[in-house]
Amino acid sequence: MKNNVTRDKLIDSGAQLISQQGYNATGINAVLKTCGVPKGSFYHYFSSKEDFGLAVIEHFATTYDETLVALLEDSDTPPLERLKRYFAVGRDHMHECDHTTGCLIGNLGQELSGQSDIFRDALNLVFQRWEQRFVHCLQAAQARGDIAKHIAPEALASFILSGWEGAILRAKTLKSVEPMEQFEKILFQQVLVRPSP
Amino acid sequence: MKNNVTRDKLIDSGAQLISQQGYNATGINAVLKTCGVPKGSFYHYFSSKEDFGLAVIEHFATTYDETLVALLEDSDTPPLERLKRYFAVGRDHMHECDHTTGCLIGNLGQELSGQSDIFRDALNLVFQRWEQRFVHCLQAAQARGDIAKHIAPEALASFILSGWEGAILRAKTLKSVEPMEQFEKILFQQVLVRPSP
DNA sequence: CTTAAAGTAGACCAGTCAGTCTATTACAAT
DNA sequence: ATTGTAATAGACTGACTGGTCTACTTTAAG
Repeated sequence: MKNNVTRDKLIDSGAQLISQQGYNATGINAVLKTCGVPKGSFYHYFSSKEDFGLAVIEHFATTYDETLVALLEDSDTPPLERLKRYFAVGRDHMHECDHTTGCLIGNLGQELSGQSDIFRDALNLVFQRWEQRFVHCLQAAQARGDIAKHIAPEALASFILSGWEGAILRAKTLKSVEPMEQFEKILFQQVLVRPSP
Repeated sequence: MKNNVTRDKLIDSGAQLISQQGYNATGINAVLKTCGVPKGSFYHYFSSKEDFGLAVIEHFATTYDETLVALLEDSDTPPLERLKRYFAVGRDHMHECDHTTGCLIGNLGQELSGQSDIFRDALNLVFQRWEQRFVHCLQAAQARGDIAKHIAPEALASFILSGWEGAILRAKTLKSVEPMEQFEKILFQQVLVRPSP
């Protein structure tokens, strides 16, 4: 398995199609067609469609984690500012895809959590990793006194991730980033606030 | 079209299967099998699977709206208490379905928004109706002085719906209602608070 | 140069999909 | 009793599904 170029092409095309159409609506043949790879190669690299789906998730999670680190662990920027940038990047992405794609992990979480425990576990792990990134950022904000210390950062991280994923869903159905803006605004106005003396 | 019993059976079975497996993963034959209706009847009442899916959404939205009215427009109960009951009912439902089903509209919103504008519009309308119910409840809370007046109730409603839908998604992938509890806790602790004098 | 394995290639398979078709039954209006 | 229509019934269709199979090509090691 030296030459991974074909495998990577499959994963890239798969990620794109699955992001757009979902997992069940994306056929293997469609993936093969868009990247010009024959079926023999597909089943050389992946044992099944599920195996392929998991590889797509893993690849996306790994790639996206780099973005997340760059945004949320950037010690040159104040923690709350990092969060704002993270939200801004999310909104930009939503515009770029014309409000159709949203978040691959969120999409698959909805579609596959009830269908397969293997998928559910994989997606849940990704979410938990994201939450941990938020926790670090929020801890930094608490250490600086930018936000109150009486709320556990883990609880805040869960709150933020839930809210953001939900806002993405609403943005998709509404075809507008307004719910994302609304969420961010109230979050910074009411939740991520300096402690009152 | 006098006898709607067959049509209703189809919609009921469809709602159940689609809630569990999603729209694309639910075949018409599976729906027919679970309620013992022949295919001829299906295409007598519905012109296509999409038409059927829209009927399922409509039926769910109508039925659920009654629950929503009973919970959120109950003038015998303080507005914020109504909201808490609404959240409690949602959590109970999540337990009942073993964290698999979640919210039909949310599920279909993720799965179908990018696939079909007709579905997207239908689902968006349902979401907007729900938001309106929240708006009324929040306005009542503001009128009583239970929450601050400086945040537009429309913005708050959007915030709450996004957060709640996202929490349901996280609850599904985590197989635990913890994210839903977390969301509710911080919402009432930080957002739905009395105005500081 | 030989050989074994990795990878490419696509025809092919059984099963399933949404949707069509024809036949039959139930029931209302006349 | 007759006729028209609503509804039931399910066999059937072509397209497509995930997955298998065999044949071929490339690559690298001995």
